[in-house]
Amino acid sequence: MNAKKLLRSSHFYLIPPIIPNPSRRAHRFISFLGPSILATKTSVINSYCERYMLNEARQLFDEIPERDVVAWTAMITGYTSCGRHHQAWMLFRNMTREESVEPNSFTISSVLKACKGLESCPSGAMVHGLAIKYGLDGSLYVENTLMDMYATCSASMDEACMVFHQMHMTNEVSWTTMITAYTHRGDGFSGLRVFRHMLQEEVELNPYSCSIAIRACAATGYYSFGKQIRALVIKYGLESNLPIGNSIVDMYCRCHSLSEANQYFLEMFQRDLTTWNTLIAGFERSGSIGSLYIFSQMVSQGLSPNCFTFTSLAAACASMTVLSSGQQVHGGIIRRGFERNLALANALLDMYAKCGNIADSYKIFSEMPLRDVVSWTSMMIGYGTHGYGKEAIGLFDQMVDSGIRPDEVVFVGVLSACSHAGLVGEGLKYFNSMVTGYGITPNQEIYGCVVDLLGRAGKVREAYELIENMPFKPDESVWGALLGACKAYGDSNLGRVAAQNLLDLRPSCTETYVILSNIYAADGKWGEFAKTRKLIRRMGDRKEAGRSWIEVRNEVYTFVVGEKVGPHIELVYRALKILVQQMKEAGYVPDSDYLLYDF
DNA sequence: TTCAGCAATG
Repeated sequence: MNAKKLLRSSHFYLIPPIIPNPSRRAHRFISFLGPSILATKTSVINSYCERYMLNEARQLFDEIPERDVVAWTAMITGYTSCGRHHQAWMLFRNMTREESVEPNSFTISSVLKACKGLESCPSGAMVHGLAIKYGLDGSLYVENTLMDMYATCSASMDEACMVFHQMHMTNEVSWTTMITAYTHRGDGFSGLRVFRHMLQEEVELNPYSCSIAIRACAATGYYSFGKQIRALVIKYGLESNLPIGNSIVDMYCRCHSLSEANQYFLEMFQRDLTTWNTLIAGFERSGSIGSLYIFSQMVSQGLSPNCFTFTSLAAACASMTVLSSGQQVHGGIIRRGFERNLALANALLDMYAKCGNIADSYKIFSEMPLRDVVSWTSMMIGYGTHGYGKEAIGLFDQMVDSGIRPDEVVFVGVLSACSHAGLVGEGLKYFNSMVTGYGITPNQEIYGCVVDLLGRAGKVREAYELIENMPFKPDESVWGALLGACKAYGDSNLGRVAAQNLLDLRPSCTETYVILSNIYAADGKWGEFAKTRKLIRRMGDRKEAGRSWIEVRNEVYTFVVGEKVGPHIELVYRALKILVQQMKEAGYVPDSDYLLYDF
């Protein structure tokens, strides 16, 4: 039945909410109706909002002479459910401040969702205050949305926990909200603690809490608990629930069990696009080329890729440095009009940078309508690895100017860019600004970068002093950076200290012994060199051979030192000979210090 | 109230 027929129907006043397709004529008709049918108009507002026709809904709302709290709430809820949080908030303020309409529990929970969307804790706290004032804070519905708002907007979980502990009655939604909040904040262990508590309290198990608990297992790597939850899922007959199944696939992938993930995937009763995307992303994270095969299977089954699929594909092309495949992925994205998706654009610009095409990487970056911290970091690291240290630093400053707060990863990016470009002073300036300007405590990785920065510039002693003054025990990354610097500058005394510390942390690492023996050899300490070599021989372990690869005409060729098999290998060696000859003619003197002693 | 994607030095 269309709107016209519906409006002509004598039953119209009895069945107002079902309007399949409200038209402008219908709107004009409704506007003629008097204030006596306020409830009808409110229902029509709801119908408009359900169909994302917010302008029509608002026009009708504005035309109502005496609006009650239900009409206000319908409009606020409409805005919130369509993601127009700011408009929902403004309308709520209008309602309470100017029109002095008293909110009910529906209004409060709806506007709390808007506060959550705006990530505005002060607004949420104000609504909390109003809820107390009007005695609505005892409603389970209000309490659950309050908890969700605080958990999303506040820096800590304190407020959400306080609401939760003060509740006289909780339901499965309250518990699930708490588990979700912890898990989404990256504290999966606390999420699982709440889930365990929920089981002890014998709260009814539902698909929501199960899937988020499995997600928490995936995030923490708590594989055994994940398997226990899977058993519970079977016991309660929830196996056919798709989000649960998808979470299980994700958990197997993140717990490094791709074969189990694949097996479970094949056994699933039903799969959706998320299932496929989960498996593709899982294989991609593990660096498996399988991600591309799974994608082709997905397409052959008639499924259409979305932004999530393409993001994983772009990341796969980046880690495998296959530019032509990456370009095909880019083409697919343009054809489907997904270019404006932020995470996808970030993945693409990273792909181009990793595949050596920094110009296209910057093109994507410059054309992005919106950038987040990941966009800036990816571009910065791209510039840094291509030798554009100054440009990388420039991006850092621009990023800060644009109002984005740097995180640890940004500092790793800017420090490594400084390190490669020999910008020691600049790098130290950024390092010092971390605590003073941004309140970020440097972690092991950051210290490793600064040690590398100093070490590459020949300031090996300063690097060691920095390590000695670190506020925590240095880990492998820090000592590894120092050992690298000692190798580059032939400092055998500090090299021994670095190697010893590294070996204390990982005693069976042959590579450390190899580097140390080379440092001794370069420093002419042949006695120490012989001793270290003997140790390596006794360990009987060989260093893993480095492998290079190149993509030529859609084929990837790999090479290992000394390899004599494979297609066109004679041609490769002939070309290499010519190149070496040309390098010598150009005046290149090879650094053969380590050539004799390497394995 | 649940499930899928993007950045890290040595």
